[in-house]
Amino acid sequence: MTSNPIKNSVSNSTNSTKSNYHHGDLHQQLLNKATLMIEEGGIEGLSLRKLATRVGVSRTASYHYFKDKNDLLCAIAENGYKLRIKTALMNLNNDSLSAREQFHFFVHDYVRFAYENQELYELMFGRAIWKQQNSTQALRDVAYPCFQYQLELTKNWQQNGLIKSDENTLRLAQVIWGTVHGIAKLLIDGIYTHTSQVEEICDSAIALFTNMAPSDVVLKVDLDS
Amino acid sequence: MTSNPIKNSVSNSTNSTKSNYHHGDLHQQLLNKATLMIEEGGIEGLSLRKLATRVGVSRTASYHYFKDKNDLLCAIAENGYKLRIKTALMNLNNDSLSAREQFHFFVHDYVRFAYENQELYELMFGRAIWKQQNSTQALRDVAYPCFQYQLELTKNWQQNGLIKSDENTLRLAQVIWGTVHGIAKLLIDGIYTHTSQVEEICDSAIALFTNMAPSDVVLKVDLDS
DNA sequence: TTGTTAAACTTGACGCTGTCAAGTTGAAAG
DNA sequence: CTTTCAACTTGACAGCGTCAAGTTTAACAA
Repeated sequence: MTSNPIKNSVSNSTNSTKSNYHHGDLHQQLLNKATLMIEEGGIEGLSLRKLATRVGVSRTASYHYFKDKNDLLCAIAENGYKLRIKTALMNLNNDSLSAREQFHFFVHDYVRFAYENQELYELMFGRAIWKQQNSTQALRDVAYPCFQYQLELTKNWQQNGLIKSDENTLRLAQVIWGTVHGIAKLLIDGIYTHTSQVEEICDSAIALFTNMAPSDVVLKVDLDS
Repeated sequence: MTSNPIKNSVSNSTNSTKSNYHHGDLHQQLLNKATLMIEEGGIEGLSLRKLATRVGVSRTASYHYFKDKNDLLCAIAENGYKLRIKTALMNLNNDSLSAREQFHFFVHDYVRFAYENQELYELMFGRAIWKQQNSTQALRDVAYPCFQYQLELTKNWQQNGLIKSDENTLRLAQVIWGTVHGIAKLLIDGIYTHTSQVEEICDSAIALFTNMAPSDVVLKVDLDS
């Protein structure tokens, strides 16, 4: 035996001998595979049975780590919020950015995050979790600071004279969130007819909110990473 | 036999004698009952089997009028668009309205329609139908004019100097739609934490787009019907 | 009046789903 | 070496959408 005994016991789901008792990182494996499956086949396409088969365990194995399907979805969304906050802080908490640049980044970055993680975004901000009080406490603890952060940003944009300062900050933040959320949803749900022009739509939104001439809006910053 | 023979054959789903062959308006009955069930228990809560039971027919009876579940959902959404256009035209195509009043009405009316027909709205503008090219031709024929109408309104608001006229009309219309859609979705999906202040959020959106002082925004028009 | 036809509706069956209860496995602790 | 208990499996159930094949019945033709 040269290989790690734990890893060895985990591997080989096609093994015909019945040594499939994991005793390993099944929790994490389920989460990872489920996140992957969701991005591939949508939230509706994820079934606990298919997930179990793909991870190489029996159909009800996941019930030892997640109370039910909703609990698993909440855990996936939770990771999504952590990812979102991490990337947002990385892109926006840069002192060399002007308020204008920061706002521009925020809008484009928000919509891009949603587009690049369509099913994850739907899970994070969609009806499946929030509509009928389905969210777990752990999820709420990660999700709320995410909006609080957006509120902070809005306050900053107001203080820098970028957007109307004679308007309630909370309301403004809600409107701005509504706008980027709405654009993202119309985009990823396939309702906008010309999806290639989303960047332009974002720029128009920025122009409307900041009351700048259209020519001022497009920055010379390369957004491609 | 005093009653209408057709109506008679339709009625009495609890009848123990096996005279449940409808030969009536089952198509319309299915549509009506399904629309009702969706608004009660959500899109996910609607099953063809429960629908059939409630209408008083066998589980597969609906397949004679709708190709599959998706086809039924499209038909319901189609009716939703017709309702939306009817109410929008009724409320907004009033010559006595100023551009400002019309814009104010549009925003509040849009969000209210979504709120009062939550599940129908989700069906009309949600992923279930649009995401994977699931829409029927009949649905598309009703849905597209709905956005065209919003484009016309936007052009009008621009011409009346209410919103920026140096911006591409199509882009502006897409942004405005995105905003009201986003506000509506965050509201009905239960993501906004204080749902009672949606009217204020709408007013803030109006203020942002029209560049008016907040005090100018709230009109003295009673929106309650 | 009787026979035919075709549309309207039903029954049976299949594979899929989430989930509960009860049984099995196997590593680790005594 | 035995006990214990978490980890995992198997069996079962009700529900779902949908297809194929069968039954009912209104309407029309002879």
